[in-house]
Amino acid sequence: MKLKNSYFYTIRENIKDEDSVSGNLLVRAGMLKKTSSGIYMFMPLGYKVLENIQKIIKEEMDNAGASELLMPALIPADVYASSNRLEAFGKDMFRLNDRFDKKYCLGPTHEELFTIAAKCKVNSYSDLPFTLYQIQTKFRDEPRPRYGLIRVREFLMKDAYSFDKDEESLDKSYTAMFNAYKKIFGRLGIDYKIVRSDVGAMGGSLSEEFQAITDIGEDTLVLCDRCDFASNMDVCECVHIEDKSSETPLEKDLVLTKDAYTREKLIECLPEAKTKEVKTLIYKTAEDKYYAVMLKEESVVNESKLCKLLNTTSVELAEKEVVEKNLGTYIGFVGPIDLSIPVVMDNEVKNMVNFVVGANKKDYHYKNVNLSDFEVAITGDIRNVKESDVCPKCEGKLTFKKGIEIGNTFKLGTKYSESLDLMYQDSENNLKPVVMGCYGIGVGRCLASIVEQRNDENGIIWPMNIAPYKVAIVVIDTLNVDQMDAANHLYQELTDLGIETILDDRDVRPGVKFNDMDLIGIPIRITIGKKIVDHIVEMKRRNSDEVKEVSIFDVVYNMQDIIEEENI
RNA sequence: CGGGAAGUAGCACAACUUGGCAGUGCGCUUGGUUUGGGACCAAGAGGUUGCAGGUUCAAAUCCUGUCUUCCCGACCA
Repeated sequence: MKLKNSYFYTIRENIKDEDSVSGNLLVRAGMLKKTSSGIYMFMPLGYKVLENIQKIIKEEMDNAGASELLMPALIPADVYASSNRLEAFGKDMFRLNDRFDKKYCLGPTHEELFTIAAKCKVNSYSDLPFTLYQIQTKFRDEPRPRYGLIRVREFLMKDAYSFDKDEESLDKSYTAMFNAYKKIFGRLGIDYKIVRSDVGAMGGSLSEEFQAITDIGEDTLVLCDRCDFASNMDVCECVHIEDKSSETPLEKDLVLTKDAYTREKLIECLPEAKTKEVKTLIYKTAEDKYYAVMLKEESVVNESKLCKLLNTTSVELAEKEVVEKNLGTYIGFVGPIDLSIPVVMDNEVKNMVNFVVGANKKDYHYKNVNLSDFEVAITGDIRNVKESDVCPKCEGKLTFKKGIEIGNTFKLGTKYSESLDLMYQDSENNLKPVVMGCYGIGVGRCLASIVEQRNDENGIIWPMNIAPYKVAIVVIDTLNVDQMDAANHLYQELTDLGIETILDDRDVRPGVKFNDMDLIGIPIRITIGKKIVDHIVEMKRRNSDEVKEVSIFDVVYNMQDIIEEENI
């Protein structure tokens, strides 16, 4: 691309609307333009990057034996009704009606359509296994889009679905996809971790997430400093080393804790509460049952763990009025003793002796409370792990990192094949449901993650195989015939070799060109200036400050070497 | 959906408190001087101040409504 007569622009100043580093840089580099909240235009430069990412994904999916196809984005609502997901998606789904008032939606995910596609082919076990995939636009009406391309309402996704006759065969298909994912994210140059995660609304037995490590990540990853343990905080189990305190249990004792509605106030009244407080929260389940949930001090309830333990679909904190009127206790002074609802206790409390709880009486707590002082209905793991916790796999220490979910792999099982009647005939003439897996990659999130991980104060630093152009030729003096001739010649030579090159022939000061090429992150810069009379040009890498003088006759070979080496 | 902030030239913002010519910087156009890390001088172009209504002799400014965007939270294969 010769810049002088091309669609090329950059923005010098900070973009107010874009808070994330990646969103800001991509808009400033002229790669993205926001249309509306969570909806972006991909400008020519940004689109090239997006295509480069897609190319790598497609290559690895094809290598893994998957077949590409393309599904519609506009889908009759009936399709989702058949698997009962119209309700499950609720407001997340964009919905519309046609002129006859028939209901449609813009597809948020495509399990149903892929299942229908599989039915076209599957009759007997000999038709299995196979894997299908597409790269297609998905629509989700996110309540709060943010962070540039990280959380958007319209986005490009690679989704793949495997179809197998049994679990054993699914394992093979799953592993093939899993390995393809490792290759893809490796080639994209993303620093990522694979973590266990919640199967969530997708159903199924196993779910693993590929998480790009960045501070703006919306997920918390739990990692071990000693072994390879890695988990999403949502599902990370808490382990406790059996360690009954050596303290002897004392008689419980009612103490005045006036106005101690907060933890800080309580510690003022009762200093030992700092380490010995056990808080009690009143939760309401989807079935309108109430439970008193006990946890140690600063532990945080993990609501999905609590749901599982209580065998319900959702829980929420009870309203203040209900707690104070129906249960006869007071927010801030709730405790397990003489309470009329079942008590659910976190495992961590089992090890505690002489702790502090609310007295269900305004302005009073009990101290020196022990397990014998109240009844517990259920004990289990209901809290989020803490950084001080021990690793569930070894005895190492846990650390937390923030991650962006850029891909995931699910073993779906037979949930969709059963609800959508995708059956095959086995060798003994029995009809059996097909065993499915599904595998997603957020293409835009990959792009944003790369920028989040690779940038400096001057702009983006693309890895070679993602960069929209590999080489930028900067001409210092565009009026100088020698310089322009050499630049045009080099540009032609590189272009003929299939190396995507920018020729910055704009009649602006060199600083502007250097800054623009840095901002848009071109990996190699060739500067053609005065020394062209001696056939010398400069070569500089985006990720280094070193400037090398090279003979113009060698420059093509040099670059071919670098590009070949890095274009993985 | 709850809480907060903001909408003024392509971009970033000022003027709003206390109503009185629509401003500044960057970018853009023209001319000149420059020319190796975002040049300088001069002259210009560019606006329904988000939208609708109200108060007033007079509204970017005050009032009401509405739309949009961003941030924190809730939510989220």
